[in-house]
Amino acid sequence: MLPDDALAAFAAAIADLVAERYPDAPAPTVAFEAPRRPEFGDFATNVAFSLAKAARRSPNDVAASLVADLREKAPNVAALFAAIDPVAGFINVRLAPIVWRTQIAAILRDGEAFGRKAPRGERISLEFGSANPTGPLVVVQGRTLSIGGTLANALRYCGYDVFVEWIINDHGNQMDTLGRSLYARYAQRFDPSHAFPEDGYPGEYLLPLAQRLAERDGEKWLHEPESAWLPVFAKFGRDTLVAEQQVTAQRFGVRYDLWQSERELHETGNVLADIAHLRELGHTYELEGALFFRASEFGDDKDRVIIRGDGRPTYYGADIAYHYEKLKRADRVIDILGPDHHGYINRLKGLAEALGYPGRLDVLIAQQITLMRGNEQVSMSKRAGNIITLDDILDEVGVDAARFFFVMLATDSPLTFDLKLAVEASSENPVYYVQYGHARIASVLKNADPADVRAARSGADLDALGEPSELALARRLGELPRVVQGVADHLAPHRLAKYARDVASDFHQFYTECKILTDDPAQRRARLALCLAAKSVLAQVLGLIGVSAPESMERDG
RNA sequence: GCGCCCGUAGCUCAGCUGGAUAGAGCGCUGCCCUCCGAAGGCAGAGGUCGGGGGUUCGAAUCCCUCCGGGCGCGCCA
Repeated sequence: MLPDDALAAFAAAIADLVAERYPDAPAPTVAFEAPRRPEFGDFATNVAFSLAKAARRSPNDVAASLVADLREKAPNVAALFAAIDPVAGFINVRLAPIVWRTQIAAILRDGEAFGRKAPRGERISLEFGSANPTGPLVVVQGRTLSIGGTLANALRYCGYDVFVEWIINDHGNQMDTLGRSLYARYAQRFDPSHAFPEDGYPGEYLLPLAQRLAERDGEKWLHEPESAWLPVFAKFGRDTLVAEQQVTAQRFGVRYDLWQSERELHETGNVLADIAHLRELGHTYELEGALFFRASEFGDDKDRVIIRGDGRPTYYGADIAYHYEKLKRADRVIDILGPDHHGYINRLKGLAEALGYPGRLDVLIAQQITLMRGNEQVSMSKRAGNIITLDDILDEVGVDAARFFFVMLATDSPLTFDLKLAVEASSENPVYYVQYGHARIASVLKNADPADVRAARSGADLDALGEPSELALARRLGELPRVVQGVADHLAPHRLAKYARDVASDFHQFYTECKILTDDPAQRRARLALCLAAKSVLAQVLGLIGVSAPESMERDG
């Protein structure tokens, strides 16, 4: 019997006993949690606390009598546990080793599919990364890509039908600014004194684009009016930069189902149509020639303009269209935005409510990042033009370290990213700690007799498992499905990074305390089986985070 | 001024929607390779969970208030 089933049986038995002994008390929920301290057992439940009042007895008395009853009236359930102790009102339980062996067998049997849920028919639209197509991706997008990519993987693991998308903000003034900036770089190739626009994008990344245009079209545009070259340069810049962003996102290991162009939403008439829908619902009004959305009635600070006095929709107007489209086609919509979008949480949630989909939209804000190199802060000033791109970071520390560091902290928490630390192959680096665990197992398996490994893989003889560090590791491995579900429920992907370190830690402890390749064949195979299970879970977790699980580590640091 | 987020060990951070003596990594002090990878393990020191009230059997967690830090408050995108 699997641990979860054993706990469920325990909970059911307790519920029966409560109904019998305290018929007047409301039916309690018997929940288990892993206690902080290992000596309190594998799991603990606090049912006795909630019963104490109705029973007019101390929680400890209630717990003690429930345990006594359980032993007497449900001996088959009690037999699944090595210990059931009422302590200070809690009921602490320790599962019998046989149950943990069943857990290991299940992990070996299911492999990659371990804990993975069947499709539950719920569609989730997940948007993140979305940047202006006016430059390369930078650190901020690195964090949202890491968080979003991991969350998408976790949600899929839990059986959700996830649709990952990106909105390209390719509409509005900034496209003209991009076009003029690019044109200036182009013109400067022929006349270095050509003025650069004051509000232009000064980054060097436009130089190669200007070169390509000069090679393609020669001097042709120097003699044309702005009305002729602006659309050409804006489109070329936009298309090229978006393509580069897509390459970077792919390099980072994030796959998108849709790159939605904002301009397209305007051109197809969706924006105006969806704004009209909002108007029909009565959530708008006209003032001084502009159309306002009654956002303040839905939790926002104030009402927002969605169509300007001159008839053009605002950015927020386009957002209405985009989110309405998403809400119509998905059961749930999640946006992951950058740190300068706090004001958007209420605005977007209010929008969802106004459109008739209250509570169907979640907004996550990925907090700010400070880049360090050792003790020195790395400047990321966009105005100065000396931007550090996401590609620069990937060149310096690699995809694995970047993905892990960016997702390691709670999304809400500001992040300091030390480039020097991330690239250091040292014990300070959590990425290596986890990967080393995987590589260490691979190394043991390489040293083992292949026949033993084959036998271990079948999960047939696990009876030799019983040491505390073996059972602790088994328990940890069994947590995977619960952990991923927690990530999905709380939209908290950083828990996976924490779990990866916990698994590695429990493995390293086991490795230190138990020799795997012993002379006793039964023990050897049992421990190899545990290694195989640990390797599988580690690979799975690292995969969810988007980090590779290496068979060996290079020893150069 | 209003709104959102944050404040936990010297540093960086967890704390699983209210549970037991508040945890981990780094740094510091010591120990552990005749053995499968020491990029590892063990032990120790280090805390008024920003302050103060409240809710209850029980609060780092929920509510109020104050202090401190970050971000946002365009008919820009």
